Amino acid sequence: MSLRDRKRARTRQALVDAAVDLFGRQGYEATTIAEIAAAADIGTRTFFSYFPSKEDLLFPEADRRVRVAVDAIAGRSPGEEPAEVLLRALRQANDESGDMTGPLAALRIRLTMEVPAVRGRSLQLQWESQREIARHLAAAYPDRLDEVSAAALVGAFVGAATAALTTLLEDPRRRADPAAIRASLQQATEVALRPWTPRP
Amino acid sequence: MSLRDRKRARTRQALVDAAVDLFGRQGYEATTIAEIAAAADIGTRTFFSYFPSKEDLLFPEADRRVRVAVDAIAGRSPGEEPAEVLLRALRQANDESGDMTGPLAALRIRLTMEVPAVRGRSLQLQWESQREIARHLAAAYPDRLDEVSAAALVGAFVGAATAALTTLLEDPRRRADPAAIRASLQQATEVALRPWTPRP
DNA sequence: TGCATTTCTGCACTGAGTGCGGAAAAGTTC
DNA sequence: GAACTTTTCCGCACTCAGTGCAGAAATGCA
Repeated sequence: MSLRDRKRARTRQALVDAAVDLFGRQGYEATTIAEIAAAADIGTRTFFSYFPSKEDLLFPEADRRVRVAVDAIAGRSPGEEPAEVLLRALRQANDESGDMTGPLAALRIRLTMEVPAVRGRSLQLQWESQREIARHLAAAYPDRLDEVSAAALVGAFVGAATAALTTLLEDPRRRADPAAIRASLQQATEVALRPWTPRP
Repeated sequence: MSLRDRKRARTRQALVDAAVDLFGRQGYEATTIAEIAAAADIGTRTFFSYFPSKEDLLFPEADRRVRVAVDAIAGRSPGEEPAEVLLRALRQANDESGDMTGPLAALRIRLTMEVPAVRGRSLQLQWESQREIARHLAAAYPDRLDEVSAAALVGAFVGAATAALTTLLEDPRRRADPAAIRASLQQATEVALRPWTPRP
């Protein structure tokens, strides 16, 4: 990793840190990009070579989750069912791909609930992830899943999990501690999974 | 309906018409709100008392769909299962709540695919609808569905159907004629529904 | 050290969206 | 229809996100 790359990574992190701090103290909308850039000691114009928009500051590793999920699909075992693989992939993406617990994550959850622009960006990123995962899942089971079915399967899982989790996290008390978040996520996944599990 | 209301409705429609025309001819991003307002013969400032943003021009009846779905839930028959009611509600919302076929609908589909801002708004509106429907569904089955399960159920249906439909409509030929759109919608619903139907 | 390449950043600009206050229109009362 | 109230319109001035450009600065490389 060259000096350039290291410096760039440091600046990027400084921007995220500054944003978390400022958003937390004065609120999302009341914080301008100029302020964030100033706090990270770069020019306002330069900000946009690090993040395409203000919202993206809250999702600095959006692609890592997808990579983890895609890898999990690639590493499936021979007998595994599509729904099983998908579930494992989504679980792994949540566990492995970083902070569900840091201050950034907490802020992200709160702002996703409260600020329309953030929710919009969040939904859009989720949508893109979903599509990517569906493509890979379809490719992994060419004779069992066409593009449309794969999209529907992933859409159902992600849709159910997201809806359930959001409902759970509406309760501010639950948002307070990370253990509760993880438990909620677990519960949500199970609710989502129910129609696909063997029935009585 | 007073003169005021009629005039207001006419202006609103004129704005939508002007927007459809301009978006179609010069593209979404290349069209400014000032142009749309001018075409509808109102001041730029006044535009924002009709629509909160440029994106919302493409979703002028977003709330009607929700109303139809909620009414459908209210009109359930005694023995109906939650999933049945939900499916009927969503079907009805699509059939009854206006244009899946007009020029506005066609433009909306295209721009939802192509323009990030429009996709973001679309997802957000869908999300809100989903939540509202889930609330009513939970209220309709207080002893069978808690808030979280209702949210998960609705999320699964809507997520699956949306994903399937989007995948189908990625093909521009299908987007061309209304019959194909209806067929895609039908197919998407079936695919989404499959996990709930009896298995071999 | 000199040179090429990449990154930074100030400047000027566009366009979305808001607050305000006065003008215009519609509704109401007599 | 005049006088008056209420609602809507809309110009003005403003903030802020985001972009294009061009020169300055930093970095990589020989």
